[in-house]
Amino acid sequence: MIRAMSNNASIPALTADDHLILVDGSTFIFRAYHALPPLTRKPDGLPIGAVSGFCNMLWKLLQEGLTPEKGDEPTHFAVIFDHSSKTFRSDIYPEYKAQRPPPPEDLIPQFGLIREATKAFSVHSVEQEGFEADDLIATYAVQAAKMGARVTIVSGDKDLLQLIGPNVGMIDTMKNKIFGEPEVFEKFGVGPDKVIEVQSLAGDSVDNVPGVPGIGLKTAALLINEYGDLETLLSRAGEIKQNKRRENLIEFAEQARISKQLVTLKQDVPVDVPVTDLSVTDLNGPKAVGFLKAMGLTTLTKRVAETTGAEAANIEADDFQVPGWHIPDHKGRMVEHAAPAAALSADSTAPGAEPLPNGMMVPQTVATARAHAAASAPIDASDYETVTTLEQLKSWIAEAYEVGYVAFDTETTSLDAMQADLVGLSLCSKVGKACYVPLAHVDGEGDLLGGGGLVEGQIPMAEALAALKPMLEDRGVLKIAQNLKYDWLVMTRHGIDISPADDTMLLSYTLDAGKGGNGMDELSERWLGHKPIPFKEICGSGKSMITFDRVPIDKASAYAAEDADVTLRLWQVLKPRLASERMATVYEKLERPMVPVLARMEKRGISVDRQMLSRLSGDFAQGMAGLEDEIYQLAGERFNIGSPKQLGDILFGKMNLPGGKKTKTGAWSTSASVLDDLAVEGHELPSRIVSWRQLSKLKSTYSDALPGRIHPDTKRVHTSYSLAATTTGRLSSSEPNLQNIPVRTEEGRKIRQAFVAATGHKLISADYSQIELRVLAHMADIPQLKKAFEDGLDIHAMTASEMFGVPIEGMDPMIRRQAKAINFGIIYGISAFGLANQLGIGRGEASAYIKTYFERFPGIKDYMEAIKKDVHANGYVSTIFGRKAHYPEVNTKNPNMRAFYERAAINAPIQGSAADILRRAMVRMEDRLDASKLDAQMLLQVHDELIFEVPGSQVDATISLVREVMEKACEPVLQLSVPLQVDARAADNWDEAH
DNA sequence: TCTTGCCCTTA
DNA sequence: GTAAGGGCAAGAT
Repeated sequence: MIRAMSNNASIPALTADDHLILVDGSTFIFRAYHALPPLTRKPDGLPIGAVSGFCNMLWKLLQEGLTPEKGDEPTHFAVIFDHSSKTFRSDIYPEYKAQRPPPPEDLIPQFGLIREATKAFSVHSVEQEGFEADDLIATYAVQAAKMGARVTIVSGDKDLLQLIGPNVGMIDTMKNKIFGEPEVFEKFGVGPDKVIEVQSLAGDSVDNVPGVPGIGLKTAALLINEYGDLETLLSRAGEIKQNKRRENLIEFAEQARISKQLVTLKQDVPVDVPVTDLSVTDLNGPKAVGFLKAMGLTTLTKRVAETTGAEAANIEADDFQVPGWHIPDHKGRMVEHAAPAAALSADSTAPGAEPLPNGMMVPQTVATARAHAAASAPIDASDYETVTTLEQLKSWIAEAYEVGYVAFDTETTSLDAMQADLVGLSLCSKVGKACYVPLAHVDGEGDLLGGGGLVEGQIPMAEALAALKPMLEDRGVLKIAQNLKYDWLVMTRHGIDISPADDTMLLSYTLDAGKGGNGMDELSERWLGHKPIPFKEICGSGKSMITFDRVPIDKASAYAAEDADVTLRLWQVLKPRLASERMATVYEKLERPMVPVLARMEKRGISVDRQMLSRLSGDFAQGMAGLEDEIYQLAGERFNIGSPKQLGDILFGKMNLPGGKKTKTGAWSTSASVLDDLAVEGHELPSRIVSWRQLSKLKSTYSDALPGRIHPDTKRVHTSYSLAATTTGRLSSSEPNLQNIPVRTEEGRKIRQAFVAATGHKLISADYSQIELRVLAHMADIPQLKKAFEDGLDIHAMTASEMFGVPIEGMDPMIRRQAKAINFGIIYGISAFGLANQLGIGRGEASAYIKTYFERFPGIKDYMEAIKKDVHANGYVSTIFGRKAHYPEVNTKNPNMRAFYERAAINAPIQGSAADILRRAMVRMEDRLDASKLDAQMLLQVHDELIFEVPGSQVDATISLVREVMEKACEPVLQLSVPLQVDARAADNWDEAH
């Protein structure tokens, strides 16, 4: 589509006085869509968020160019769009950009509207068959620069940075960031002329450019700086010292050359519209106003009308009946109109863009303006302050009261909150203005004898905390932390209960679970484009690592104040998204209230019997020694039994046993399933190995390791729960992991017996029975399953009966076992391959079982298909309480990966809804126990189980209350269509209670 | 000394 | 077939 306003014949070339602005249209649409809150046209809900952002950006650029100063306005201007997915690059490399998800549903109608917008603003828009927008931009930019004109590319796409030069600049309007040669160097470690060399080595996962394995940006820049360019490097690859690197460069040389072709922009596209034709034409005021009115963009309508002298009141809104969107007919019924081909064709070409913070568009709300400020104000330390007097501290506290919120971060001596001593803390209420309050820094020079004395110029800890406590506990000041649970635990040990509070890690997790990590450094790079000072740079790592109290105060201050500043900025970027993406309830009901609940559980810890574990270690060692003798005998030599490599060589090399499988790296697999198969064949050695491994695992991971986790003061074991580690909403437990304590085998349960109640107390274990199958029955709406749970039937027996037509009474246990495996398979997103593996049957037989199952329970099949459709369309799936699990790669062309993500997406709502239910129970539990005057304490959570410690006299009352809270956890907002059943028991140790 | 692969523990 | 964390051996640095 071309919009040439002028006549070819008499077009003068561009000169040094000209300024050409090239807008990367497709990328802009995606980024505006993600960065801006969803905005819809009043009468019919037509989504126009991206259109609005686009119009505002166009208007600003046309009026001002890049700066408000006169003379910066463009003389030439064009918006460049992608045309179709088929380009010369997909011919070279079919996987190129192949994993891109389709655009969100409410973005699709906006593609067409944005093309309309270019017309309304009398702006040239260019797209050309077979070429990406980037190639057209490259061609125009090079042509204009040759004529001496100034060129500005408006894009956030790093692939365009190779075009930067004396006459060519780039601006990312979404981030308000200008790119010149220094920025390119910062990003790629080389100048613009070498960018493609680096890219062809490092590859790009976003565009599926393969590059060379094991080489990232850093290494690529290093190599290019040494060798000059890709070809020289490849021809001299043999000189590389590092073995792996050399081999990869040689092996993947061709792949690197293909990558180079992919990333090299075509600068000689035979353009249909010559660059000289792109001159700016006068804005037709009434035309623009008509369009803007139709979109319902009142602010911009007014502004354009004022500037152009158009009389807005007299101009009729354009008549936009946009096909492809639900528009009410004359009776108000929603009617779906077919989407126009143009709108849909855009979908396959439009790059999937990460959501980015709002840029320079007119803000829709104050919140997005704040987000913009947070993301775009450069981070520098000049407004960071080290607080050394109480007066100074009080003025920072006053500012927190005044502003109403404060980012807060503690610095301590340990990553383990239970062992961490407070060293200092940082505050920040205004972006860019942060402070560090050192409290316990010691002289780092001296070792054990000298030094270790408190450094001068620090406020006494007690005085500082006394001054801070009222503010940290004040309802009127919102505290903002990254990983709040940690700071909450540190402060509660100083008698301060932080409240109310937000956690940026949980905000990110709520909004973006599955899209990547939620740690501060990662979030800062993702949202602020800023890499915070690494902890390693301050404290070092490994053996030479020092504790934070030994860091010089000036260094500590720069690091800590930056953390508070970054935390505040992240909060300003993420918090507004909660409302606009309708995730506020999930955050407020399922995430934030978990912080103090888990913190208290961690603080309480659980008692383990050290002697018992020590005895077990001895027993295990003895058992292992006996097995080792037999193993060496059978093998005919001594070797490291713990080495899968050595074991594989013995079994499949030396002894030449059959049935050897290979791992993905080509080594012999010695997994338990392989060894079991060999044992069944009657081979002695494999069965001994399996037994040895079992004991070895129990000893090293549990009986040896757990005593080392007993806290010196509390004498109990304190795990750490992560609220933001899983995609589905489950918790995870680490250091030590108390969610994988053995239970399956007799020997293993002895470990569990070492988890004991305090004197005079009992442990209560309360677990949901079959919660995931119940959730599935509810969500997929399966009558037979619901009925079976209603009637309290054995669900696996019922499944077997339904599938194989056998009566439940007197059922063959093997039949039931198969049905049970199928039920689990369903929850895991079943595949014939997996089921066959699990049951040790053929793939065909497994397929037949699955087919039968789907015939008997057609609702399950429907449910699975619906989920798959959902995840492919949206990139995420949701639990019954609205939690989202994202699968950004689900549209990959790789069939295995695709199937994997589909299974994960099928499982996520089931596993995640169950996790939500237990979270709801946990959030309520403490208040309910208090209200009933019960002293029971919640100690552990293991996905569908809660462990309590309770005085012996209150066991019965506690069990019935716990059961009630857990069984009614969905209420009142949701009435599950199946009953939840909780089994609970009390005993002196965890094994017997379970 | 740090990272990766393998194997094993749980729900 | 889903979701996690951790110990050890071996290889890369």
